[in-house]
Amino acid sequence: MIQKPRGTRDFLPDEMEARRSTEAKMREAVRRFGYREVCTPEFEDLELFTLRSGEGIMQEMYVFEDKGGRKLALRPEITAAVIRMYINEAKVAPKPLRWCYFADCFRYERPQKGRYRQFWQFGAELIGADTAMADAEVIMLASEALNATGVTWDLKVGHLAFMRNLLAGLEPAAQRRVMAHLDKKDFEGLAATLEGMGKSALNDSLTALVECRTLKEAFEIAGAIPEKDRVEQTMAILDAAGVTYSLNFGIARGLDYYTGMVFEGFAHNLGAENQILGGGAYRLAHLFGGDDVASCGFAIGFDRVMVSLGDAAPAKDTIAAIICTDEGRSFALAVARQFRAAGIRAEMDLMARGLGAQLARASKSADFAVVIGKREADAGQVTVKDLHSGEQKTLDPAAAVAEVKAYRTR
RNA sequence: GCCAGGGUAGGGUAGUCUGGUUAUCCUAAGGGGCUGUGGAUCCCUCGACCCGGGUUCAAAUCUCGGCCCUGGCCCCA
Repeated sequence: MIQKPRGTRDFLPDEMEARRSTEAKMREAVRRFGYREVCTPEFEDLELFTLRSGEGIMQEMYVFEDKGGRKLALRPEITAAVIRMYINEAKVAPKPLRWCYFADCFRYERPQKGRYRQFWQFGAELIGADTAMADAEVIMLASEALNATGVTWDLKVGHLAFMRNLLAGLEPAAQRRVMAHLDKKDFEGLAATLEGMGKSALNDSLTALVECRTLKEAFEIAGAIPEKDRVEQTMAILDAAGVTYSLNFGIARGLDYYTGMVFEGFAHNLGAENQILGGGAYRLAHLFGGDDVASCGFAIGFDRVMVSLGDAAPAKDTIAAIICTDEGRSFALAVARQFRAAGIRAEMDLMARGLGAQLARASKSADFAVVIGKREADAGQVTVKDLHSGEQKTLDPAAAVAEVKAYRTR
């Protein structure tokens, strides 16, 4: 038997309904902010991702060569592709651009809870706005999208300027190493690394910065940073918008291209892979040959949200089983068409079963049985049976449709 | 890449320690009895020891390797 590839999943109808339902909630949340969906190719030029993230990314990507000898990769994330698309297709569009996406990504990693080799991200990118309001809108948007799903989670917001200000005296490579320790809260490694650089003096202030939870403290620790007004404005807007968050200036996001505000979200009930949101302000377009446009965006780990939400069953369709004898079939087909035209899920027997067997079958899966035998067909009526209560009555087809339709709303 | 625990019909399981009958039970699925009112019952059917090597008269069982799953580490754009 052929197995599915490692780290991939099959989704049966129940699970797909739950996923689509959650997806719809997030889509609706960002739609209300004016974000419109875009779609980029499943695979891209390999360079798009190595330019952004360095050669190290190669180990974690699905890389292949096509028949023309082109080096391609399955997308490991969406942001780089969206910015590429912006440069290619929308450079002169009026700013700001508000875009969102829901797409699958591929990473060659060891699968575990909440981590798969094919996974879905729901995200948004705000391109061409470089203000506190822009930063705050993206955080609001991410917050609304996640809250709409019903998941319980924590939002942490930070800004790279504080850490960068403290580290201003270090080489870029050294900065990166220090920030990696901080992002992981690895204080022992941090102390050792700083000592190796002869910068142990920084240890206390960096540790204090990571631990501090108020803007006032952070400014005291990090000193005068040029972005002070912008940071204060951003947080004031979040407060005014009623966003629940905590400050965390240890967020480094592990990436060089983030330029300022950064944020992360963590689900309450997940294990090691509990980060369900990541985002921030960045500049990426210049890497791909475009203008140096300011952008801000986020990505939500959709699969982790689904794991966090658990197995709660989505609202089921009302199902009408159209049950008929041979004599009633022609009329039954017409009736089924009426039910479907009214938006009701109507299913007919395909197994050549008798009336009793069809009813037995319907009782397991349907809410109503619409029985059409010779008597009903001759009279132009149907017998509607509520399979939950057992009550039944004979009605005109239109009345039967109304009866079943009313069931949905009660 | 590393560590731990796993893998028996579609799903859930017993059996593995201590090798030995036709691999247990529940459920689901298909058919039959019935043929205009169901979930019952009865009968029948379908369907599994992850893959490969080794040990043995004999392997689901012991052993080695691989694959895959679950969780943790690492990493996480």
